[in-house]
Amino acid sequence: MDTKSPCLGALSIGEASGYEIKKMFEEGAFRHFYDAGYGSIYPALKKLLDEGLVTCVEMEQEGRPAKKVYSLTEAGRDALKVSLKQAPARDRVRSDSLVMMFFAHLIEPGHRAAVLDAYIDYYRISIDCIENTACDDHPFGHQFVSGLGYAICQAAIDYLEENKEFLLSGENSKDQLKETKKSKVAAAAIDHAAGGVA
Amino acid sequence: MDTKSPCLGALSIGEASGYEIKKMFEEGAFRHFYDAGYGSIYPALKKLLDEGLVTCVEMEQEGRPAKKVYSLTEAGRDALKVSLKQAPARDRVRSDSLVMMFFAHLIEPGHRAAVLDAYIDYYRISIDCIENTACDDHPFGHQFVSGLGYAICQAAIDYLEENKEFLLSGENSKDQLKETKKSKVAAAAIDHAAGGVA
DNA sequence: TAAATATATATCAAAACGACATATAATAAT
DNA sequence: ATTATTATATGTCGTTTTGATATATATTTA
Repeated sequence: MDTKSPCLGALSIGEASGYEIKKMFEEGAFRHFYDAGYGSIYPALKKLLDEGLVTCVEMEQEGRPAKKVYSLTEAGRDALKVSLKQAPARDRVRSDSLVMMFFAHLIEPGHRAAVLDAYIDYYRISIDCIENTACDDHPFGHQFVSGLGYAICQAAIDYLEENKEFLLSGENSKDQLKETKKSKVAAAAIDHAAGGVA
Repeated sequence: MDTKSPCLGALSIGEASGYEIKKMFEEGAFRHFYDAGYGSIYPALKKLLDEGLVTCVEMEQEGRPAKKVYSLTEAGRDALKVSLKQAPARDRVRSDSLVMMFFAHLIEPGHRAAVLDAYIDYYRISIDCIENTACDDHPFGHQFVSGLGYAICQAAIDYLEENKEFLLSGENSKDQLKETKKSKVAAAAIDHAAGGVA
Protein backbone atom coordinates (compact mmCIF):
# COMPACT_ATOMS: atom_id res chain seq x y z
CA MET A 1 0.00 0.00 0.00
CA ASP A 2 1.62 3.24 -1.15
CA THR A 3 0.79 6.86 -0.32
CA LYS A 4 -2.02 6.96 -2.88
CA SER A 5 -4.40 4.78 -0.84
CA PRO A 6 -4.25 6.77 2.42
CA CYS A 7 -4.79 9.91 0.30
CA LEU A 8 -7.86 8.34 -1.26
CA GLY A 9 -8.96 7.42 2.25
CA ALA A 10 -8.53 10.96 3.49
CA LEU A 11 -10.54 12.25 0.54
CA SER A 12 -13.29 9.70 1.24
CA ILE A 13 -14.00 11.70 4.42
CA GLY A 14 -14.32 14.91 2.43
CA GLU A 15 -12.65 17.05 -0.22
CA ALA A 16 -9.27 18.46 0.75
CA SER A 17 -6.06 20.03 -0.51
CA GLY A 18 -2.64 18.42 -0.26
CA TYR A 19 -1.82 20.74 2.60
CA GLU A 20 -4.96 19.70 4.46
CA ILE A 21 -4.23 16.00 3.91
CA LYS A 22 -0.78 16.55 5.40
CA LYS A 23 -2.46 18.10 8.43
CA MET A 24 -4.73 15.07 8.82
CA PHE A 25 -1.63 12.87 8.84
CA GLU A 26 0.38 15.11 11.14
CA GLU A 27 -2.11 16.49 13.62
CA GLY A 28 -5.42 14.89 12.68
CA ALA A 29 -7.09 11.53 12.95
CA PHE A 30 -4.24 9.69 11.18
CA ARG A 31 -1.48 10.99 13.46
CA HIS A 32 -0.90 7.86 15.51
CA PHE A 33 -0.87 5.37 12.64
CA TYR A 34 0.16 6.99 9.38
CA ASP A 35 2.47 9.68 8.21
CA ALA A 36 3.77 11.04 4.92
CA GLY A 37 5.38 14.29 3.81
CA TYR A 38 4.63 16.70 0.96
CA GLY A 39 7.21 14.88 -1.14
CA SER A 40 4.91 11.85 -1.10
CA ILE A 41 1.50 13.52 -0.98
CA TYR A 42 1.79 15.94 -3.92
CA PRO A 43 3.14 13.32 -6.36
CA ALA A 44 0.47 10.86 -5.16
CA LEU A 45 -2.27 13.42 -5.81
CA LYS A 46 -0.84 14.07 -9.27
CA LYS A 47 -0.92 10.36 -10.13
CA LEU A 48 -4.44 10.04 -8.74
CA LEU A 49 -5.56 12.92 -10.96
CA ASP A 50 -3.90 11.34 -14.04
CA GLU A 51 -5.71 8.07 -13.29
CA GLY A 52 -9.07 9.82 -12.94
CA LEU A 53 -9.50 8.74 -9.32
CA VAL A 54 -9.81 12.32 -8.09
CA THR A 55 -10.85 15.66 -9.56
CA CYS A 56 -9.19 18.97 -8.79
CA VAL A 57 -10.57 22.51 -8.52
CA GLU A 58 -8.34 25.50 -7.91
CA MET A 59 -9.83 27.77 -5.23
CA GLU A 60 -8.78 31.39 -4.87
CA GLN A 61 -8.72 32.64 -1.27
CA GLU A 62 -8.50 36.05 0.36
CA GLY A 63 -5.33 36.64 2.31
CA ARG A 64 -4.02 33.16 1.52
CA PRO A 65 -2.41 31.38 -1.41
CA ALA A 66 -4.81 29.63 -3.77
CA LYS A 67 -5.38 25.98 -2.97
CA LYS A 68 -6.15 22.96 -5.10
CA VAL A 69 -9.10 21.09 -3.67
CA TYR A 70 -9.27 17.42 -4.57
CA SER A 71 -12.43 15.30 -4.55
CA LEU A 72 -12.90 11.56 -4.86
CA THR A 73 -14.56 10.25 -8.03
CA GLU A 74 -16.65 7.07 -8.22
CA ALA A 75 -13.63 5.30 -9.74
CA GLY A 76 -11.58 6.64 -6.85
CA ARG A 77 -13.95 5.19 -4.26
CA ASP A 78 -13.79 1.84 -6.05
CA ALA A 79 -9.98 1.97 -6.18
CA LEU A 80 -9.92 2.67 -2.44
CA LYS A 81 -12.09 -0.38 -1.77
CA VAL A 82 -9.83 -2.55 -3.95
CA SER A 83 -6.68 -1.42 -2.16
CA LEU A 84 -8.38 -2.10 1.18
CA LYS A 85 -8.91 -5.73 0.11
CA GLN A 86 -5.18 -6.49 -0.11
CA ALA A 87 -3.24 -8.13 2.69
CA PRO A 88 -1.62 -5.39 4.77
CA ALA A 89 2.17 -5.14 5.00
CA ARG A 90 3.53 -5.26 8.53
CA ASP A 91 3.83 -2.03 10.49
CA ARG A 92 6.88 0.07 9.77
CA VAL A 93 8.10 1.81 12.89
CA ARG A 94 11.19 3.94 13.29
CA SER A 95 11.71 5.72 16.55
CA ASP A 96 14.97 7.63 16.91
CA SER A 97 13.86 8.57 20.41
CA LEU A 98 13.63 4.95 21.50
CA VAL A 99 16.93 4.08 19.83
CA MET A 100 18.45 6.81 21.98
CA MET A 101 16.78 5.64 25.18
CA PHE A 102 17.79 2.06 24.39
CA PHE A 103 21.39 3.25 24.50
CA ALA A 104 20.79 5.60 27.45
CA HIS A 105 23.94 4.33 29.16
CA LEU A 106 25.96 6.02 26.39
CA ILE A 107 24.22 9.41 26.83
CA GLU A 108 24.60 12.17 29.43
CA PRO A 109 21.67 12.31 31.90
CA GLY A 110 20.73 15.83 30.77
CA HIS A 111 20.13 14.75 27.20
CA ARG A 112 18.36 11.64 28.46
CA ALA A 113 15.84 13.85 30.29
CA ALA A 114 15.36 16.08 27.26
CA VAL A 115 14.65 13.15 24.95
CA LEU A 116 12.30 11.53 27.45
CA ASP A 117 10.33 14.73 28.15
CA ALA A 118 9.97 15.46 24.44
CA TYR A 119 8.75 11.90 23.92
CA ILE A 120 6.10 12.21 26.62
CA ASP A 121 4.97 15.48 24.98
CA TYR A 122 4.78 13.73 21.64
CA TYR A 123 2.34 11.20 23.10
CA ARG A 124 0.36 13.92 24.89
CA ILE A 125 -0.09 15.78 21.62
CA SER A 126 -1.19 12.52 19.98
CA ILE A 127 -3.88 12.14 22.63
CA ASP A 128 -5.04 15.71 22.01
CA CYS A 129 -5.28 14.99 18.30
CA ILE A 130 -7.33 11.88 18.95
CA GLU A 131 -9.69 13.64 21.36
CA ASN A 132 -10.14 16.60 19.03
CA THR A 133 -11.07 14.43 16.05
CA ALA A 134 -13.00 11.66 17.84
CA CYS A 135 -16.71 11.92 17.26
CA ASP A 136 -19.59 9.61 18.00
CA ASP A 137 -21.14 9.79 14.54
CA HIS A 138 -17.95 8.91 12.68
CA PRO A 139 -17.79 5.50 10.98
CA PHE A 140 -17.14 2.69 13.46
CA GLY A 141 -13.70 2.01 12.01
CA HIS A 142 -12.62 5.55 12.81
CA GLN A 143 -13.86 5.16 16.38
CA PHE A 144 -12.20 1.78 16.77
CA VAL A 145 -8.80 2.99 15.56
CA SER A 146 -9.02 6.20 17.59
CA GLY A 147 -9.81 4.14 20.67
CA LEU A 148 -6.78 1.95 20.05
CA GLY A 149 -4.59 5.01 19.59
CA TYR A 150 -5.88 6.44 22.82
CA ALA A 151 -5.23 3.21 24.73
CA ILE A 152 -1.69 2.90 23.36
CA CYS A 153 -0.73 6.55 23.93
CA GLN A 154 -2.11 6.52 27.46
CA ALA A 155 -0.28 3.29 28.31
CA ALA A 156 2.93 4.83 26.97
CA ILE A 157 2.52 8.01 29.00
CA ASP A 158 1.70 6.04 32.17
CA TYR A 159 4.79 3.89 31.74
CA LEU A 160 7.12 6.76 30.84
CA GLU A 161 6.03 8.87 33.81
CA GLU A 162 6.11 5.98 36.22
CA ASN A 163 9.60 4.90 35.21
CA LYS A 164 11.19 8.24 34.36
CA GLU A 165 13.51 8.16 37.38
CA PHE A 166 14.74 4.70 36.48
CA LEU A 167 16.00 5.97 33.12
CA LEU A 168 17.43 9.23 34.42
CA SER A 169 19.34 7.93 37.41
CA GLY A 170 20.75 4.93 35.57
CA GLU A 171 22.15 1.74 37.01
CA ASN A 172 23.52 3.46 40.12
CA SER A 173 19.99 3.92 41.34
CA LYS A 174 17.99 1.97 43.89
CA ASP A 175 14.99 2.59 41.62
CA GLN A 176 13.42 -0.40 39.94
CA LEU A 177 11.22 -0.71 36.90
CA LYS A 178 7.66 -0.53 38.14
CA GLU A 179 5.87 -3.81 37.71
CA THR A 180 2.23 -2.93 37.19
CA LYS A 181 -0.51 -4.74 35.32
CA LYS A 182 0.79 -2.87 32.31
CA SER A 183 4.43 -3.79 32.76
CA LYS A 184 5.30 -7.33 33.69
CA VAL A 185 8.55 -7.27 31.74
CA ALA A 186 10.65 -6.63 34.85
CA ALA A 187 9.46 -9.91 36.33
CA ALA A 188 10.00 -11.66 33.03
CA ALA A 189 13.53 -10.30 32.89
CA ILE A 190 14.26 -11.62 36.36
CA ASP A 191 12.85 -15.03 35.42
CA HIS A 192 14.98 -15.04 32.32
CA ALA A 193 18.14 -13.98 34.19
CA ALA A 194 17.51 -16.75 36.74
CA GLY A 195 17.58 -19.35 33.97
CA GLY A 196 13.97 -19.21 32.94
CA VAL A 197 11.61 -22.15 32.80
CA ALA A 198 12.24 -24.33 29.74
CA MET B 1 19.55 9.47 12.19
CA ASP B 2 20.03 7.07 9.30
CA THR B 3 20.45 3.27 9.29
CA LYS B 4 24.14 3.52 10.18
CA SER B 5 23.51 4.55 13.80
CA PRO B 6 21.16 1.70 14.74
CA CYS B 7 23.66 -0.68 13.12
CA LEU B 8 26.45 0.77 15.26
CA GLY B 9 24.11 0.39 18.23
CA ALA B 10 23.44 -3.26 17.44
CA LEU B 11 27.17 -3.89 17.13
CA SER B 12 27.78 -2.15 20.48
CA ILE B 13 25.98 -5.10 22.06
CA GLY B 14 28.28 -7.57 20.32
CA GLU B 15 29.78 -8.50 16.97
CA ALA B 16 27.28 -9.57 14.33
CA SER B 17 26.68 -10.15 10.63
CA GLY B 18 24.25 -8.16 8.52
CA TYR B 19 21.86 -11.08 8.65
CA GLU B 20 22.02 -11.17 12.44
CA ILE B 21 21.44 -7.40 12.69
CA LYS B 22 18.34 -7.82 10.53
CA LYS B 23 17.13 -10.48 12.98
CA MET B 24 17.65 -8.11 15.91
CA PHE B 25 15.48 -5.56 14.11
CA GLU B 26 12.84 -8.04 13.00
CA GLU B 27 12.52 -10.50 15.86
CA GLY B 28 14.92 -9.25 18.50
CA ALA B 29 15.14 -6.44 21.01
CA PHE B 30 14.59 -3.71 18.37
CA ARG B 31 11.39 -5.18 16.94
CA HIS B 32 8.91 -2.78 18.49
CA PHE B 33 10.78 0.44 17.75
CA TYR B 34 13.06 0.07 14.75
CA ASP B 35 13.10 -1.71 11.47
CA ALA B 36 15.21 -1.79 8.33
CA GLY B 37 15.67 -4.23 5.47
CA TYR B 38 18.76 -5.71 3.83
CA GLY B 39 18.64 -2.95 1.25
CA SER B 40 19.47 -0.51 4.03
CA ILE B 41 21.61 -2.65 6.33
CA TYR B 42 24.19 -3.99 3.86
CA PRO B 43 24.95 -0.58 2.29
CA ALA B 44 25.15 0.94 5.80
CA LEU B 45 27.66 -1.71 6.89
CA LYS B 46 29.72 -1.04 3.77
CA LYS B 47 29.85 2.69 4.50
CA LEU B 48 30.71 2.02 8.14
CA LEU B 49 33.61 -0.20 7.00
CA ASP B 50 34.86 2.49 4.59
CA GLU B 51 34.77 5.04 7.40
CA GLY B 52 36.72 2.76 9.74
CA LEU B 53 33.89 2.60 12.27
CA VAL B 54 33.67 -1.19 12.07
CA THR B 55 35.97 -4.05 11.11
CA CYS B 56 34.93 -7.13 9.18
CA VAL B 57 36.09 -10.76 9.34
CA GLU B 58 34.78 -13.41 6.97
CA MET B 59 33.86 -16.59 8.87
CA GLU B 60 33.57 -19.95 7.14
CA GLN B 61 30.87 -22.21 8.58
CA GLU B 62 30.00 -25.89 8.23
CA GLY B 63 26.70 -26.53 6.51
CA ARG B 64 25.99 -22.82 6.10
CA PRO B 65 27.12 -19.98 3.84
CA ALA B 66 30.12 -18.00 5.06
CA LYS B 67 29.21 -14.90 7.01
CA LYS B 68 30.87 -11.53 7.46
CA VAL B 69 31.13 -10.68 11.12
CA TYR B 70 31.35 -6.97 11.90
CA SER B 71 32.83 -5.49 15.09
CA LEU B 72 32.75 -1.97 16.44
CA THR B 73 36.04 -0.03 16.54
CA GLU B 74 36.88 2.67 19.09
CA ALA B 75 36.06 5.28 16.43
CA GLY B 76 32.78 3.47 15.87
CA ARG B 77 31.84 3.64 19.54
CA ASP B 78 32.65 7.38 19.52
CA ALA B 79 30.57 7.91 16.38
CA LEU B 80 27.64 6.11 18.04
CA LYS B 81 27.88 8.42 21.07
CA VAL B 82 27.96 11.49 18.80
CA SER B 83 24.87 10.39 16.86
CA LEU B 84 23.08 9.73 20.16
CA LYS B 85 23.66 13.37 21.16
CA GLN B 86 21.57 14.76 18.30
CA ALA B 87 17.94 15.76 18.70
CA PRO B 88 15.77 12.81 17.63
CA ALA B 89 13.45 13.12 14.64
CA ARG B 90 9.81 12.39 15.41
CA ASP B 91 8.59 8.80 15.19
CA ARG B 92 7.74 7.54 11.75
CA VAL B 93 4.81 5.15 11.84
CA ARG B 94 3.06 3.54 8.93
CA SER B 95 0.44 0.94 9.64
CA ASP B 96 -1.43 -0.44 6.63
CA SER B 97 -3.44 -2.59 9.04
CA LEU B 98 -4.77 0.45 10.89
CA VAL B 99 -5.49 2.31 7.66
CA MET B 100 -7.63 -0.69 6.71
CA MET B 101 -9.41 -0.84 10.07
CA PHE B 102 -9.96 2.93 9.95
CA PHE B 103 -11.93 2.36 6.76
CA ALA B 104 -13.55 -0.85 8.04
CA HIS B 105 -16.95 0.32 6.79
CA LEU B 106 -15.62 -0.08 3.23
CA ILE B 107 -14.42 -3.68 3.80
CA GLU B 108 -16.27 -7.01 4.00
CA PRO B 109 -16.52 -8.38 7.57
CA GLY B 110 -14.49 -11.47 6.65
CA HIS B 111 -11.47 -9.46 5.62
CA ARG B 112 -11.96 -7.22 8.64
CA ALA B 113 -11.61 -10.26 10.92
CA ALA B 114 -8.54 -11.49 9.05
CA VAL B 115 -6.78 -8.14 9.33
CA LEU B 116 -7.67 -7.77 13.00
CA ASP B 117 -6.57 -11.30 13.95
CA ALA B 118 -3.29 -10.91 12.10
CA TYR B 119 -2.74 -7.61 13.88
CA ILE B 120 -3.30 -9.17 17.31
CA ASP B 121 -0.83 -11.91 16.36
CA TYR B 122 1.68 -9.26 15.31
CA TYR B 123 1.51 -7.73 18.81
CA ARG B 124 1.65 -11.16 20.47
CA ILE B 125 4.84 -11.97 18.59
CA SER B 126 6.26 -8.59 19.61
CA ILE B 127 5.63 -9.48 23.25
CA ASP B 128 7.37 -12.83 22.76
CA CYS B 129 10.36 -11.04 21.25
CA ILE B 130 10.52 -8.66 24.20
CA GLU B 131 10.25 -11.43 26.78
CA ASN B 132 12.85 -13.57 25.03
CA THR B 133 15.43 -10.78 24.90
CA ALA B 134 14.67 -9.04 28.20
CA CYS B 135 17.32 -9.71 30.80
CA ASP B 136 18.03 -8.26 34.21
CA ASP B 137 21.72 -7.63 33.59
CA HIS B 138 21.21 -5.70 30.36
CA PRO B 139 21.92 -1.95 30.39
CA PHE B 140 19.11 0.01 32.02
CA GLY B 141 18.17 1.68 28.73
CA HIS B 142 17.47 -1.72 27.19
CA GLN B 143 15.27 -2.65 30.14
CA PHE B 144 13.45 0.67 30.06
CA VAL B 145 12.65 0.46 26.35
CA SER B 146 11.68 -3.21 26.58
CA GLY B 147 9.33 -2.35 29.43
CA LEU B 148 7.73 0.39 27.37
CA GLY B 149 7.31 -1.97 24.43
CA TYR B 150 5.70 -4.52 26.69
CA ALA B 151 3.29 -1.98 28.16
CA ILE B 152 2.28 -0.69 24.71
CA CYS B 153 1.86 -4.13 23.11
CA GLN B 154 -0.16 -5.41 26.05
CA ALA B 155 -2.42 -2.34 26.02
CA ALA B 156 -2.97 -2.86 22.28
CA ILE B 157 -3.82 -6.54 22.69
CA ASP B 158 -6.20 -5.81 25.58
CA TYR B 159 -8.01 -3.15 23.55
CA LEU B 160 -8.16 -5.20 20.35
CA GLU B 161 -9.53 -8.26 22.10
CA GLU B 162 -12.00 -6.29 24.19
CA ASN B 163 -13.40 -4.40 21.19
CA LYS B 164 -13.09 -7.01 18.46
CA GLU B 165 -16.84 -7.50 18.17
CA PHE B 166 -17.42 -3.78 17.80
CA LEU B 167 -15.27 -3.72 14.67
CA LEU B 168 -16.59 -6.96 13.20
CA SER B 169 -20.30 -6.35 13.61
CA GLY B 170 -20.13 -2.74 12.47
CA GLU B 171 -22.63 0.03 13.07
CA ASN B 172 -25.60 -2.36 13.02
CA SER B 173 -24.46 -3.73 16.32
CA LYS B 174 -25.66 -3.04 19.82
CA ASP B 175 -22.01 -3.41 20.87
CA GLN B 176 -20.26 -0.34 22.19
CA LEU B 177 -16.61 0.56 22.49
CA LYS B 178 -15.51 -0.58 25.92
CA GLU B 179 -14.64 2.31 28.14
CA THR B 180 -12.03 1.04 30.56
CA LYS B 181 -9.22 2.80 32.35
CA LYS B 182 -7.24 2.15 29.19
CA SER B 183 -9.84 3.50 26.80
CA LYS B 184 -11.60 6.72 27.68
CA VAL B 185 -11.94 7.81 24.07
CA ALA B 186 -15.53 6.59 23.81
CA ALA B 187 -16.52 9.00 26.57
CA ALA B 188 -14.47 11.74 24.96
CA ALA B 189 -16.21 11.09 21.66
CA ILE B 190 -19.60 11.35 23.30
CA ASP B 191 -18.59 14.58 25.03
CA HIS B 192 -17.36 15.95 21.75
CA ALA B 193 -20.51 14.95 19.86
CA ALA B 194 -22.61 16.58 22.61
CA GLY B 195 -20.85 19.88 22.04
CA GLY B 196 -17.93 19.34 24.38
CA VAL B 197 -16.94 21.52 27.29
CA ALA B 198 -15.05 24.64 26.16
C1' DT C 1 10.15 47.00 12.05
C1' DA C 2 11.99 42.57 11.91
C1' DA C 3 11.37 37.77 12.76
C1' DA C 4 8.66 34.01 13.11
C1' DT C 5 4.61 31.34 12.16
C1' DA C 6 0.80 29.77 9.20
C1' DT C 7 -1.09 28.89 4.67
C1' DA C 8 -0.12 26.73 0.22
C1' DT C 9 2.40 24.18 -3.70
C1' DA C 10 6.28 22.02 -5.61
C1' DT C 11 10.95 19.96 -6.64
C1' DC C 12 15.15 17.15 -5.93
C1' DA C 13 19.25 14.74 -4.17
C1' DA C 14 19.94 11.25 -0.93
C1' DA C 15 18.14 7.48 1.46
C1' DA C 16 15.22 3.58 2.08
C1' DC C 17 12.05 -0.07 0.50
C1' DG C 18 11.10 -4.40 -1.10
C1' DA C 19 11.40 -7.63 -4.49
C1' DC C 20 14.56 -10.37 -6.77
C1' DA C 21 18.96 -13.06 -7.58
C1' DT C 22 22.27 -16.33 -5.84
C1' DA C 23 23.95 -20.19 -3.05
C1' DT C 24 23.91 -24.06 0.49
C1' DA C 25 21.68 -27.20 3.65
C1' DA C 26 18.26 -28.87 6.61
C1' DT C 27 13.53 -29.97 7.31
C1' DA C 28 8.74 -30.80 5.90
C1' DA C 29 5.43 -32.42 2.65
C1' DT C 30 3.71 -35.21 -1.11
C1' DA D 1 12.18 -40.84 -2.58
C1' DT D 2 11.69 -36.59 -4.36
C1' DT D 3 9.89 -32.16 -4.21
C1' DA D 4 8.89 -27.99 -1.65
C1' DT D 5 9.67 -25.12 1.96
C1' DT D 6 12.26 -22.94 5.46
C1' DA D 7 16.56 -21.15 7.30
C1' DT D 8 21.12 -19.25 6.69
C1' DA D 9 23.70 -15.69 4.24
C1' DT D 10 24.98 -11.66 1.02
C1' DG D 11 23.93 -8.61 -2.28
C1' DT D 12 21.68 -5.56 -6.16
C1' DC D 13 18.39 -2.43 -8.32
C1' DG D 14 14.29 0.06 -9.91
C1' DT D 15 10.81 2.54 -7.51
C1' DT D 16 9.27 5.14 -3.59
C1' DT D 17 10.01 8.05 0.27
C1' DT D 18 12.39 11.38 2.93
C1' DG D 19 13.72 15.74 4.28
C1' DA D 20 15.40 19.90 2.99
C1' DT D 21 14.86 23.71 0.11
C1' DA D 22 12.47 27.16 -2.93
C1' DT D 23 8.69 30.28 -3.70
C1' DA D 24 4.88 33.30 -2.38
C1' DT D 25 1.52 35.84 0.70
C1' DA D 26 -0.35 37.29 5.15
C1' DT D 27 -0.67 37.38 9.97
C1' DT D 28 1.14 37.24 14.50
C1' DT D 29 4.86 37.84 17.79
C1' DA D 30 9.22 39.98 19.35
